[in-house]
Amino acid sequence: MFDKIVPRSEDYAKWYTQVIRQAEMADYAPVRGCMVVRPYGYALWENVKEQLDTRFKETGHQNAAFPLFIPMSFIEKEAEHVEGFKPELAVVTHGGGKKLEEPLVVRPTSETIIGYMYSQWIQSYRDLPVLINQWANVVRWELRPRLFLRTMEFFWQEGHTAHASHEEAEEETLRILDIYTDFAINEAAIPVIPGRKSESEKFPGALTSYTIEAMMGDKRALQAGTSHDLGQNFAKAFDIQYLDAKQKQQHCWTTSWGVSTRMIGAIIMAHGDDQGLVLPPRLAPTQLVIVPIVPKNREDDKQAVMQAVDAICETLGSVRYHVDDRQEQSPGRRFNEWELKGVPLRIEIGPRDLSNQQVVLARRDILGKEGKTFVPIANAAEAVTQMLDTIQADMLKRATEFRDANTFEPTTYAAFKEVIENGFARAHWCGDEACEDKAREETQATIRCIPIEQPGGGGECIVCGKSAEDITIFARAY
RNA sequence: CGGGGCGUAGCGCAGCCCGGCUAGCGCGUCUGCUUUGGGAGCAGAAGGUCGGAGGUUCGAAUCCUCUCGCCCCGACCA
Repeated sequence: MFDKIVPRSEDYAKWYTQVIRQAEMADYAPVRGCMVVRPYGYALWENVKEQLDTRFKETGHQNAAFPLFIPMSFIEKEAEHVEGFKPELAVVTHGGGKKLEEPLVVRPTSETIIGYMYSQWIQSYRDLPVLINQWANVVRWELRPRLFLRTMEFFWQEGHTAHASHEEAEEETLRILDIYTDFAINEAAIPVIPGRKSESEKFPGALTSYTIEAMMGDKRALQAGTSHDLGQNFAKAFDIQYLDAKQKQQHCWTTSWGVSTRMIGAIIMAHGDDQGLVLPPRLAPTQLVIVPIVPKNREDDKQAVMQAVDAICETLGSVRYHVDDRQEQSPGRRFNEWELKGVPLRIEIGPRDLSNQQVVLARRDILGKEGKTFVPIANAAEAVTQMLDTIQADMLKRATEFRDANTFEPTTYAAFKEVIENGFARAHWCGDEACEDKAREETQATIRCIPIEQPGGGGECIVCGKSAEDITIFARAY
């Protein structure tokens, strides 16, 4: 199971798949395009869930569950929505041995069925806002699947809210974008860029889509979360109306937003190295692994080491730790396995340490001697807690420096074409879809987002040279 | 759907071009002994409808026809 993995520089796609499978995050399912999330991968997902769920609840959202099956006619009610999703629908035509009168779609996303329910639940401005989220699986018939990044079935949360005014809906959309940004940066240690999608990249049926965009280890971009201002498009398609205080019927303004198991892919690719995963301490299923080194033929040494391990464990409090005392595996083997699995911190403890009243603390993010420090046994717990914080901060710093070092600001189209091979390009864009298309055709780069944070002052469109208001992030994306 | 590659032991592969004895190798697994501060050593053992169907042949993993599946690159996408 634990073989050498191919270096990232040699074959990034292969590295990615090998890391996932060898670290036991996920496995291929017998059905093409589907994956099995294994316990280690799911534990990471559970931590992602918990962090996001807490933030949703703090901002007034509630969880609920809507059906997996959606009547085909629902999907067809919003024009852009059908067009966007029709090609990737899984459709149930038979049930109980009989052909169905109306085919059922396996949800690719739930705006339609939730919109339908909202139309029944919402009557008055007093019913608003409705703030609901669901944790669910969805299905999209993807042509080219990739573990975590694009599988036919994936897990996510999808929030769906309804509001009395556009201002409120916009506020909500941006509030969620803030939550996603905060989560990515402070929990996942991924320095994302929050921004707005171009018309061609926005969600089918949305007025405006917002995204957080991250840079992966191969300098490609990954959309790690989206938040959509749906305007009144779905409210009109599903007749979500309320009576306002002035006795007038109004359509609601709705939003939807989601983060999926793709986030796991982002964490893997943003931080991983040639030794395997590197997980951010705040999300890592196991934050600390303790590897006792005990000579077999010296029973008293062994007991002393294990006693010291027990004593340390008792002081660790809320640290998520694991003691790997498998004696049939050599210490080197155990070190390598936990490094592959990305456990942020390791304690090595053997007879040699005991006689010095110390343990070895080894950081996952800095391999080898460089990342090792000796700490007195008495201070072990404190040192662990501090070191986990340090690692978390350093990982964010490293990822930010990497992104910045690979983000360019070309001033000519020729320069743009060159730098886009090696990272992100920050450049002005006039807003014309023709320029967007041209850039995509000639460089494979797409507009990832128009960052919320703008330097202002405007400039010239990198493609056509006309005057342009906004700085835009171009990149090749997953 | 277009282009490329691959299906042989749990995993990774060789053998195929040029048909031939009992289908090999590495890793892993199991047993025993020795080992333990960076992927342990020795000895032994188990493990196969060669993706499937049909055909050619005295004889097929190998040649022919059909078929199923997967992976990678593109178009589409969280």
